[in-house]
Amino acid sequence: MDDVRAGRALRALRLRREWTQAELGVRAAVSQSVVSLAERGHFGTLALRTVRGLFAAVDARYSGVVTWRGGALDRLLDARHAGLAEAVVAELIRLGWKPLVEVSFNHYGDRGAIDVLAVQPPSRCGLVVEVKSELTAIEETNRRLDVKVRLAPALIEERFAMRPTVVGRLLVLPRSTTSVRRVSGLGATFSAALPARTVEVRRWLQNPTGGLAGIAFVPFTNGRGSGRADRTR
DNA sequence: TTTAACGTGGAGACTTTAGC
DNA sequence: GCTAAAGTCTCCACGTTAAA
Repeated sequence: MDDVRAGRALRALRLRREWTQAELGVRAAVSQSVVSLAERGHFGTLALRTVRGLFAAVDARYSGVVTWRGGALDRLLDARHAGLAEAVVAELIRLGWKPLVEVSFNHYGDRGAIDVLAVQPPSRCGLVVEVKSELTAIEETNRRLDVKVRLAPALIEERFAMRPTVVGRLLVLPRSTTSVRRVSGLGATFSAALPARTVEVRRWLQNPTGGLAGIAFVPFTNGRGSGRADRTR
């Protein structure tokens, strides 16, 4: 959706409530002029938090769309995701696990794909791995992981002809200061849902006894060196 | 060499006000 | 009720310095 169309949507939502621009401004804690700018699609002159605040005031949600060189952005993001998944798969194989990548499912409306689904036959343990090149929607990530873990036993039985005694859940993030800081800054709820960290996760993968719920930070490599962020300015 | 703390200038985000 | 222009003020980037 372009800015002008988004502005028209904001106006329509405001008029639906029979509010003036000034009234919407009060509710969004901005002046009437800002409302006018937004409704005319001048989002470039407004702070993102202001735009979101305006849409929130009419009980709507604004999310921008990033495009770059056609589909190149998707390929760029996929490359990061694929690099992390590849590192996870290599480590699982090394530790005696049998991994499958991109295992799709469709179960009574719950549709999606598990990034990495793995089993370790000797221990009869299963593992659901969610790979995130960037941690954004925390609640949504947690919710999706819950769904996948719930469906995992049936999928493992179907794909590996084995009923697992336990299924671990693992969130994999790139090893970067941003990721580590983001996780450490998360609320207690999220930390309680995925308490184990890299060392504990590795220990469990080597000797899976009991359940696992944790986060592992994996170095990101794209096959072109260390993968360190470009610091030029 | 890296990191943190601090000061400063400028850009831009927002408000006020006048006018349509 | 709304737009546009002018003014105000906040905040961030950047440079410098000191400490580890």
